[in-house]
Amino acid sequence: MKKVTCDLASCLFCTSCPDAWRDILPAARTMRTFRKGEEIFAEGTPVSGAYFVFEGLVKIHMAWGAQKQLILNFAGKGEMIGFRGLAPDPVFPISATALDETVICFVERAFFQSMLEVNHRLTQRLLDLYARTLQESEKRMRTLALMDVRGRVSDMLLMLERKFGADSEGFICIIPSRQDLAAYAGTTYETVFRTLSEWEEEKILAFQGKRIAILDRTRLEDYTR
Amino acid sequence: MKKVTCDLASCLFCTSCPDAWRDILPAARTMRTFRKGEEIFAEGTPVSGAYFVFEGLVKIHMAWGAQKQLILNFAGKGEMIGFRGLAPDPVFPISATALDETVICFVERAFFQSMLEVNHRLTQRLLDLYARTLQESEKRMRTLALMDVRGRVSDMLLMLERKFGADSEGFICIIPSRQDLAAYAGTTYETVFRTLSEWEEEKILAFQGKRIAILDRTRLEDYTR
DNA sequence: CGTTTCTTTGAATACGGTCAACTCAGGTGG
DNA sequence: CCACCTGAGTTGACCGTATTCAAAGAAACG
Repeated sequence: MKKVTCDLASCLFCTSCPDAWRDILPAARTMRTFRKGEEIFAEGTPVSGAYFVFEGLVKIHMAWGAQKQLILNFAGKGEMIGFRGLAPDPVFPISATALDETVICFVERAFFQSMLEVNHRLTQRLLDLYARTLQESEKRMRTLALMDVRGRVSDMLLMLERKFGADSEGFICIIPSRQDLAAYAGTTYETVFRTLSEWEEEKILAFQGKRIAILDRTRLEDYTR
Repeated sequence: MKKVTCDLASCLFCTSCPDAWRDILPAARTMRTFRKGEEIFAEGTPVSGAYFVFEGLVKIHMAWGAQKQLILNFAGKGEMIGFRGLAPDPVFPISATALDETVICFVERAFFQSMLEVNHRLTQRLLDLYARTLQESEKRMRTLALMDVRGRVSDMLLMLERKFGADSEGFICIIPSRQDLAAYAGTTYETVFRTLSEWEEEKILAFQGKRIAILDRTRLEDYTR
């Protein structure tokens, strides 16, 4: 991992990140660019530290068996990943993979831990982050367990729009591959495809290449109820 | 809620609980007994504080629509519940319901928060608790999203045994109602029933009234792979 | 230009949810 | 004591949804 000094003044990430992260970012002297599809860290390996997405898009995922995987979340610019590994057991329960050309800031585990012991504001921040992530995780558990495919896909599209925003024409700014969409919704490639084209016919969605726009939010939300 | 002084010396809970909780328990002067089926707190209501299970069994659950519910977890003696409500948004994302005669210790939200600001050990503890809970939650997300019914039911039985233990004959110490088992495994009453009786025929499980013993752990674990 | 990878569609299949009925135990009231 | 009711446990049959398999078409890539 290439070492560079993270200059706070010109640090795009730092201007968009929560205040408390700034306390530790001067220590993030290691950063690296990951190519599309490259793995940032892998489930089952020892936790090296915390990672911040400086630029790009990352998927957080778990494997099951040889073929199946579930994407837990997508993380974009300004988000901290790898904090799940800060639990007592220092083994990553999840993997992170770059979906685009992605720049990652890295903070050593030991440094982060010692920082937590002296910087109370940081600890509080992390506590909030955990609490929020846990709430989202449990809400999603309900979605995956109880809703049918339409509900899950609908939920995913609304999440993507909420999280990454849409351009002036309503197209969601970031659309992962269909394969990844399926892995997020807990279904198969073909089923996602069928669901999306059905909604295109019903004028609920519009397409432009791979990009998706939500035309009728109300009918989409109906599937999640 | 009836006020009683929580005498630490005679507090069963305190002898079995993590050290750090002791710091706040002297403040838990309110405790109450809940009858079987009684709701401790409800999803969507303002967060009043943190709750500790002193004695009994509690389910943590979320509703979806009118009929469907998912049980996120079961909590027994010594466990803290309601900590999910300590997030920035002070509204419970989940409900808690007593499954047995249950005694609950209660700590005010404001007190708990101010305690977090001065007691670093407590904060660290809570951080660990969150990290662990999040890991479990995400593992369960994968289970619910990717495994078939057998995998989910199997996973549930193994969890119950791990969490609540088994008696000398191998019968799991706590078995919730079949209805609740179904709500935990994300399936229906009938399907849980069929799965369990199938496994009884195959000598993987044994029954004694409502109680269940795992006879062949290996074959059960095979369903989760 | 051939090869690979992704997209699109059709058809077969299986899993699991829904509905209905039947049993059985326990409680209630005549 | 019996008739009735209720609710949980048990089982069978049916059917819809979503997965799986297969194959053809389109696009990307060396």
